[in-house]
Amino acid sequence: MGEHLGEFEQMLLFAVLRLGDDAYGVTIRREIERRTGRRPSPGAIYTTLERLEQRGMVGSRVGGATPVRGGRRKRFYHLEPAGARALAMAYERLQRMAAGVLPRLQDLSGA
Amino acid sequence: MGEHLGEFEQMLLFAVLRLGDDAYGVTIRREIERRTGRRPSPGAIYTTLERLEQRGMVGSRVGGATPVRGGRRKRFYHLEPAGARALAMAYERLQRMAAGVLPRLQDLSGA
DNA sequence: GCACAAAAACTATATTGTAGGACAAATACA
DNA sequence: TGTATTTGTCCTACAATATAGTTTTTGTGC
Repeated sequence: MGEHLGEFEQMLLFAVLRLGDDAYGVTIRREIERRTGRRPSPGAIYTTLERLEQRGMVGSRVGGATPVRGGRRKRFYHLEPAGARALAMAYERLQRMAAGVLPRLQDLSGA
Repeated sequence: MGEHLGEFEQMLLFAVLRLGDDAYGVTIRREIERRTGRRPSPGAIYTTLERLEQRGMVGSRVGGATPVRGGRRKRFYHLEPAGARALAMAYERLQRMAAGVLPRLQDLSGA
C-alpha cells in the first residue's frame, strides 16, 4: 500500500525520532514549532499520528500517571522499522532532487 | 494563503529548477523518474503544475515549432521568485527537523 | 466532592496527490 | 493535400493528506 509520506508526515516522524522516549502529542507539536516556526493545531498532530499508526509507521502505548497537577494520560509514540525505512527513503529522494541546485535556489530566493 | 508546498510539489519545483530552459511536462516527469525511481503519471504532473502556476510559484510559456518529427507544442515552465522562496523555506524546514537524527535513522532503517 | 489543568479524540472541511485516457498539433510522406 | 505517426498536453474523477476547532477524558489539589 501507501509507501509514500507527505511533507507533514515526514516532519512528525522526524520529531518522534528526535524526542525518543518523550514523544507524545504535545511535545511533538512543540518540537515542530521550535524547529520550523510552524504552529500546527493539535488536531493536525493527532489525526496524522493516527493515520501513521494505521499504516504501521509508528506504534504507541499509553503512559501511566504522573506527579504533575492535572493531565490526561499521555500516548507515547515510537518509530516502527517500516516508518524508519519510509522516512529514510523519502528524505533521500528529496535529497536527490535537490542535489546540485541548492546554490541556484539560494540565488533565486534572494538570500 | 497557502505558502506551503507538499512533497510532490517540492519535487516538481526542484525538477523545474534543474532543467532550466528545458523544463516541460515530459522532461520533468523523466527527471523525477531518473532521480527518485518514482513514475508519476502525466496527469499528476500537469495537474500539479497548473496548481503551482495558479499560486504564482511557477510561470509558463508555450514554445514554438521544432525540427523533430511530430509533437505538440511544449509548455515550458520556470520558477517564479515566490516559488523559489517557498521551496527554499520548505527545504530548510525539513532540514532542521532532520538535523542530528540522520545517523539514528540509518540505524533503524537497517542500513 | 469539585474546580481546574493537561492531553487526547472527534468531526468536518480544504488542499494535495494521482491515474489514465482523450485530445491536439506538428511533421513526414505518399 | 490528406492521412498516418508521433509527441505532448489537457480533462475528469477520485483518493489521500493536511488542518482547524471543539469536545471529552482523566488526573491532581484542596
